[in-house]
Amino acid sequence: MSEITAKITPPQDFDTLRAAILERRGELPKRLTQVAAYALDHPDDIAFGTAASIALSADVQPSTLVRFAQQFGFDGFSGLQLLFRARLRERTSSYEERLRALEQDGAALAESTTIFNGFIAAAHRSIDTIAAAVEPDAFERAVTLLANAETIYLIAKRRSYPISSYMAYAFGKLKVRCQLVGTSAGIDDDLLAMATPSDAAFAISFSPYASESAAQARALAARGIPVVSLTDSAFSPLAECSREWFEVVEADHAGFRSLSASMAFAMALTVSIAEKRRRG
Amino acid sequence: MSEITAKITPPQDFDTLRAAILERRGELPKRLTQVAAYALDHPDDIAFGTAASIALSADVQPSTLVRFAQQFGFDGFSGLQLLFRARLRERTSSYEERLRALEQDGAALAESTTIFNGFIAAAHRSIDTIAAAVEPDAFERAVTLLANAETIYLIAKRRSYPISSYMAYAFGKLKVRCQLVGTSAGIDDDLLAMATPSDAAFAISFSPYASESAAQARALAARGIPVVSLTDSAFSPLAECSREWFEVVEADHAGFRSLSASMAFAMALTVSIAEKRRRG
DNA sequence: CCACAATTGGAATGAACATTCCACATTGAC
DNA sequence: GTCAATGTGGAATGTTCATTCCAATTGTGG
Repeated sequence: MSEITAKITPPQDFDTLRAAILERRGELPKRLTQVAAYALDHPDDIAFGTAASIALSADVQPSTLVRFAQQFGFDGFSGLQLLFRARLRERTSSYEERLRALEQDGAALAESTTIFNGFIAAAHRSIDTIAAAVEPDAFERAVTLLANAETIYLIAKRRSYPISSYMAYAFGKLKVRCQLVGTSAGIDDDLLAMATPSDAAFAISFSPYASESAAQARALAARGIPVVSLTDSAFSPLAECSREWFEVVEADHAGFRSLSASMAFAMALTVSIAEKRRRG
Repeated sequence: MSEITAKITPPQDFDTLRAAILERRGELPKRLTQVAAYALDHPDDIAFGTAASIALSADVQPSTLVRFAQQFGFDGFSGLQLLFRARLRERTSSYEERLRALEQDGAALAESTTIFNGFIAAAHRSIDTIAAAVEPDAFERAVTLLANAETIYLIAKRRSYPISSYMAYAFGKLKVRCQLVGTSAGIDDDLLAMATPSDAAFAISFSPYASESAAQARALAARGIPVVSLTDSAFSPLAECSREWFEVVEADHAGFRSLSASMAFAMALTVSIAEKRRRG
């Protein structure tokens, strides 16, 4: 009767696994060492490949990969691969570790604390996402477009209204003429009727889209007034009638989204426009 | 005999595919449009998931995913999935490059890019700061206080108004009665005169403080109505008349502050209050 | 040199998977 | 209202895959 192989629990995150691999590197048999080296050198390949393709690249047998994973407590290769995939997903935000740490002892905390931490984490992720998603060239073009306008019309309803109202406040301070559309019902269309092609509009709309905003943006675009927009999906009706459009996907916590990333974007746009005017 | 379906060559990279999807989004049938929207909104899920799991998330059949891919010239779903995986590989590297560029000198970049990166960085810092500054116990007390109120009065002017307007929007969705103060001039004091000690108020004010907000908060506190406040300094006139108060110091870029951290805080507070009410 | 254990290669297996196919539903034309 | 065409759901299919198992090989202590 041989010894019982102790069923150790596998690492829960990539960094722990990485540490475990490094620690046991010396004591592993030849082929497993080979796998260890390959895994640490080509983590992306592990994440995407199949056992067969990885085995080929690492010059071992697929079964060796399974044995390797089992050495570290996983059921099989697939379990280990999950960590490599998670790493790739989360690489953009270094706050994931922290979030996980927060979630682990989440049971002991008050619910409000859990919600608070959730929104903090979501805000971080949102900002990382928008930082990666906004192309500098497109941003520069949008700034130029709006800086050249006589009056900037800010179109936003409902969930996006707070953003435009803050932009209106900041534009006021910066002495940039703008007109907030959507503030009091009724006069919006009259206001927009006064816009000319030497003006410009900035429209914001998130799903579920306010049809009014889309209609107003379309109407302006049809009259030759350039429209720049901020939205949360390429499918937004705003995207198709905009000269430039930006996508911001606010991470959500429990289905609710804050406007953290949108706010940062809005301020960057506002200040950039004012700065461009001041210089030019 | 029907027409021969033209064997078009599939897109070779993600951006081309994305453009193709956007271009044809209008002419696609219902379920395929659904897939298109899901694919562009959740590209990471497409990259990692299996046809079955993705189909579940997107609320379609696996076969629909295959048909979708075939619409764009791929043999099947797997071919399309490869592009999503490639994107993920490249994105992480390009994001890292961007961070590196951000850390280096911004001289070569357009000014708007520098400003944008500045606000992104400021938003990150702000959120870190507020995460550390808010005490869980105080937050829980504030939530309890406001959850027990019949009507929540939201007091905010100028720079803090966008936050309260978003809270009002969210409270409306969550069926929590609230009253936004400061929306139209004149009637504010009449509104506040109706508040009773079974109500509560949430006041927001940043330097330079709107004296009106402080006066209103003081008046409410004097009449026994509990006030919770969010401000940017312990010396804020709001702090002294509040049962609970929180400090959020938004990091600034070139003297301008976004509201990223405040927004995250506001949403956490709003959702926590609604959740507490729902539970009992 | 032998016995024994540890390690490895590779075929066998069964599960998971993408894909195909067909019946049914929906849409639009006449 | 009827019919054709297109779109859709879900079961059937054949493939790919991870995993297991066992024989072969290598290493090791006596």
